[in-house]
Amino acid sequence: MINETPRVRFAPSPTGYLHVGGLRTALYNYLFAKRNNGTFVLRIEDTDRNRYVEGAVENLIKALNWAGLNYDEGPEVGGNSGPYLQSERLDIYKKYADELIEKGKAYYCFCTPERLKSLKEEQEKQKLPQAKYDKHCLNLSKEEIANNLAAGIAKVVRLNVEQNNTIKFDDIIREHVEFESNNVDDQVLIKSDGYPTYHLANVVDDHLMKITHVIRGEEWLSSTPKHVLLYDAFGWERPIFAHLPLLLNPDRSKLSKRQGDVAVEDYRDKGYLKDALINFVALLGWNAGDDKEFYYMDDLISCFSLERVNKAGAIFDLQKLNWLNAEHLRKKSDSELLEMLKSEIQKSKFKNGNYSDKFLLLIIQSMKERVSFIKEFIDTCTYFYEAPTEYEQKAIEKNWKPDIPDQLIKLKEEIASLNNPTKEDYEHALAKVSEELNVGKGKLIHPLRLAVSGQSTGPGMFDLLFILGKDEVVKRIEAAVKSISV
RNA sequence: GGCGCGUUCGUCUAGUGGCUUAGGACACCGCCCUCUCAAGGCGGGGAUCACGGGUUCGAAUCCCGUACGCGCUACCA
Repeated sequence: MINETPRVRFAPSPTGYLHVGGLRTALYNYLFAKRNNGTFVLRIEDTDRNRYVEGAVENLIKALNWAGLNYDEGPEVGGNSGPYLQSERLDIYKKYADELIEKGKAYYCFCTPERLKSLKEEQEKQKLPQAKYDKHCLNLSKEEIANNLAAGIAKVVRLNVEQNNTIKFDDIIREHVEFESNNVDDQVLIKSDGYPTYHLANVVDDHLMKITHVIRGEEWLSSTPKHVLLYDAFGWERPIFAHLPLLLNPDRSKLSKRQGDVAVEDYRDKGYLKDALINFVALLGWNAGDDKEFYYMDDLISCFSLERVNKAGAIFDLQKLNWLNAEHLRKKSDSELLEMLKSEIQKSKFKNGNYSDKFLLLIIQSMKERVSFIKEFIDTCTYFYEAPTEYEQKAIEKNWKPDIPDQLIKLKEEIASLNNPTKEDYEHALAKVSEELNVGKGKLIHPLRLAVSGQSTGPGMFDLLFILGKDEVVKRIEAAVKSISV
């Protein structure tokens, strides 16, 4: 099996959105498949009818595609091992459950929820180490079973776990793991509604779909003995397991909605780049063994290996994500940024404004080093899109001296006299006025910036003037001189 | 409670018995650059490697125990 080209799968249950932990699991599966020329399968684990969510599968696929995790087989794209929705494979599970019953590895259970409940309560009262099903229905006679079946009494199928065994298996990340079979419950395999539980379905499907490596979250480690028992009962070869460490909240509990955003859609909507999210999540629990921190998907593919995945959970730290987002943003070409900015403008209050590509490109070039998110090309520098309506109070106090208005008027006149000024022309104009007035350039620049942008921070002064253009600069200086008073 | 997994700067991590006075990155602080803010460069603080025992000439690295955290303990996945 190891020599075959690997086939891996991401098997989420459709809860309505893609969890970032799920994104990381999917990513590691994808990277492993691509790295080894293998196949990445998407399988939807929708065997819980109570949890059915409208449109969930579509959302999941959309999020996966957005992140660039394109699967080779699965819903919508098809493949030779379908169907890829477990709800469409019910007859298959039934067949294999029957095979298990025949072999004595599983059995019908007719116990009512009430009996199960009181059994559990009784066991808890006796302070038994663990609450387990008591195999009551394993002792039913053939006649009793036949009668119950014929009478249509509600039933489930349970795994018949042999006692006093040690269940052993290997895991790429955890190495060797052992469980005592006495601690393993006779898990329900087929529910009373005829749907399989995860345990049966995932084993049957992984085998039928020829999955070679099961790469999933650590929350599955405890139920792996059940899966191992099933492989053995069927006489099937076990896949290679790799249980990934969990993603954590800042308080080290399992990453959850309560403590922030968990859906990849949330991050997408907040303006995170898919490259940054992928880069970040890849590094949560894995590294190549060197100091490299900036990766594109292709780089990840070429150096990923399961052997280098960590054992311990990792806190999802927004600060580092933000930094990576800025890094990835700066690596984008101006034309890519232009397209992103244009669609961002459509979502902003400036959507009705008429801005040329040339103008927006100038904004991008001047602001690129100063932003972490696309939307900051708008809201950290609204002065590019509209004249300032108010002026930063602190900056007024610091730089707006009594003789400033007169000086700025002089500068304004100088600028007004320029013909089609370049950035350098503005610079010369300011130098000239500062000399005539005998004041330092800095004494002029700061109030000028305030007058023209309303702020004390931003791109280089002369870039700013050039981008705004002569007429706008003149207008803004006049407006500022009128409205700013100390 | 039981079972399982884990534990290196605040966070992500390097480290697989001597190269380590434990390295890098994010964040933080300072300096340089400079018209501001960034970016960039340089530097700084920050980890008794969870704790306690062993093994060894030598341990973050191997073994045992303890503590703590997390996961599982469903006719959920």
